[in-house]
Amino acid sequence: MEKRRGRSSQGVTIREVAARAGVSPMTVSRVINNENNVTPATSAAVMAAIQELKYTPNPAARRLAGSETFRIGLLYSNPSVAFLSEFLLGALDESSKTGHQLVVEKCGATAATEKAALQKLLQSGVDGVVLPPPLCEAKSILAEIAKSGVAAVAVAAGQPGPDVATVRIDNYKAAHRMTQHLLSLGHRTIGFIKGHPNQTVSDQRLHGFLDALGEAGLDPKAAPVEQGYFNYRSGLAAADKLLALKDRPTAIFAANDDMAAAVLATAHRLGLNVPVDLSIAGFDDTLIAGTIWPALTTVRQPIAAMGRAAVSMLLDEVKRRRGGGTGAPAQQLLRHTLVERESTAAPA
Amino acid sequence: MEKRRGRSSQGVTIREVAARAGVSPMTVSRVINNENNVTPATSAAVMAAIQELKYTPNPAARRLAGSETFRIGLLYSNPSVAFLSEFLLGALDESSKTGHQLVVEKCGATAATEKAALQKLLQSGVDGVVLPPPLCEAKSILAEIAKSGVAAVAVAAGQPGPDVATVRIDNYKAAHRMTQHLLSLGHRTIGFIKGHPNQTVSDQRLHGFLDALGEAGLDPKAAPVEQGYFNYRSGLAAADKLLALKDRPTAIFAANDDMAAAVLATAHRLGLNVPVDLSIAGFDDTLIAGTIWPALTTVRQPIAAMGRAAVSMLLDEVKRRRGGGTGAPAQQLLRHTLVERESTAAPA
DNA sequence: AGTCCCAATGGTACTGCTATCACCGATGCA
DNA sequence: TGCATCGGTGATAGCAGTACCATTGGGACT
Repeated sequence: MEKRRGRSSQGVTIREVAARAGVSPMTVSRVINNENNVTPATSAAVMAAIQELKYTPNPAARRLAGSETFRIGLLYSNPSVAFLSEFLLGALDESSKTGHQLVVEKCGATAATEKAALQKLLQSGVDGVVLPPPLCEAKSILAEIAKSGVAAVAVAAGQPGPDVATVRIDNYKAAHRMTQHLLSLGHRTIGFIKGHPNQTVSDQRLHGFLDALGEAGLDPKAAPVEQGYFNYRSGLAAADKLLALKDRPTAIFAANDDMAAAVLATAHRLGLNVPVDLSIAGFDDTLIAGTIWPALTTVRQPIAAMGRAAVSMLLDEVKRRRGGGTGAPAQQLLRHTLVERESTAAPA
Repeated sequence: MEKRRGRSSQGVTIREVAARAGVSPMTVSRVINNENNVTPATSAAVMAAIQELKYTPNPAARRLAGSETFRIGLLYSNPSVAFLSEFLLGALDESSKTGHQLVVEKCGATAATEKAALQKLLQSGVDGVVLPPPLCEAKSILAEIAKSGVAAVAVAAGQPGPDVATVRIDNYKAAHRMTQHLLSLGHRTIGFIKGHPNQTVSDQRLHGFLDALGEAGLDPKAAPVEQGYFNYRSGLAAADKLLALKDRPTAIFAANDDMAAAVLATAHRLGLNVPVDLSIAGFDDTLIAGTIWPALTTVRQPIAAMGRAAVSMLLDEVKRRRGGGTGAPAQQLLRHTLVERESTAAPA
């Protein structure tokens, strides 16, 4: 039975973590605050101890002891809820672990409400803002942030602005890889559904697809490509067109999962057997990909890790600016994975 | 020039007030906290000093020194990610607001890993545990918790155990209401897909449905009801059966959204126009409900509010137990809403 | 008058974390 | 080879309150 000292009994303290990791509390503090003079090995040991003990710093003690507690904002509109939720999980985890406050704010889809929500965040005194898609591409938001001078991290943006840090995967490579996968199964006529034209990732995914075709000796210009808008309904329309072609594709690669799910629905409506008559691939590995049947082959972004990374980078960036740092904010590329499920197979 | 020691310190401290009033800091503390054993004269002197120095107690220091901070665990397995994230948002918000620590732990789906994860939480010294679905129905988990003696809150459970507090919506009423909605549109043959038999909400939703039929003068026994298991695939099978009936239903009410989405897919495959030829209703308002097309009419639970409520109730419960309180833990019913989208309409 | 008790107050230790400085071994440089 | 420097780490001393116990003095009681 564990014995707790005199007063209020409660959670794990920095001292316990220190003891477990075999270092001094000071070193643990350094690790938590991402300070730079700590050996990677020591840092790893401390991290492990933190994990095992589920340590979370006590914010009251931190503030009392004099360290600043940053307040970081997370502004989201209506991206895929699945993306958001996982992202949030990572972001919350990181911010609670480092003991900073995360303020989450939702905004509508119009430029005016976006601006209003951002203002609200800024006025509440945030030191930095995390921008998941599609906000990270909104020019007006970025401009407003630049003007206000707070730090920002754009998440999963295709082409980052110069003033903001970014976390993302290599969309081009991921699309390239998925296309290679379809080609290697034996598909030669592969349809593609593009993403929303105002998001830069759309282009990157398209080019990854086209280039992979070209490298395989096929004519990219001959590939059936339809415009989509990242939502289910646009996927239905695009699928209708692609599947009505005289030279019907044996595989369709949609630039996100929602559209891929729509392709699946359309295929079923037309009496096509997936994956025998038609292979379908998506992108993002959102919740829907695993829910529907057959489950979608897709590309997974390490979303939770991106959330963690976004928060951590933002904190660095805030400190960098406080310290009068010069140069450009950091960029970070995370690894994606190809998730093979039941919606793809060799053509009949 | 006043000399401040070492660090940044700012603002008036309790010691300065004490010196000015000619008493000890402890006495000032007593005055601030309205404790009873202080002479009116002393109290007045202290008050005056506080006024003059414009003293405000430092909340961080108060929290650190004073109130015990509880540690509460949140154990989740693999519910809908969307549910979880929104729930988490509420829970975190509440716990950070009240200054308590929230430890989140994920566990696998098998009874063994559930138990292991719970043990880990308990050993890390949590004072209470929040159990979102489906864990709140796991007998082994509940038994383990009862044995350990920590407080618990079951979230969105159908039929709570006697020892745990609960936050939920009235599933019976919600299903009843949705059925009334379908009836009011003019449907007379309404199919129902039941939820997983080991979750108590399944029964409640079924009975809400059946009773609403009865009250409308229809024969509940004649209603086409199929077994489902809360997943997409079971929805496909159930929909196949329901739509193959000679007296085909003009509406189908599925006990959750995933199954409703499967009904939609099946309807499309059979060439039925939704909602003209068939109305479809779901339950939960998960991500998929708004993604697919036509979007599902469904029932929304106030998930974030449930997260907040769960944490707050758990804290109350912990305090109640500490205080040797008797009687049963609290129960709380939150309000649900019927979300009307495009998947329901009057029959053709 | 002596004892007891309790209200009023003070002293000390402690909350969990970090600023600051001291320390130590390893390198850089003359 | 000797000395300055520097990166990594630890010891100590607070931060601003409160819990807990000790102390005191004046009434109530015997």
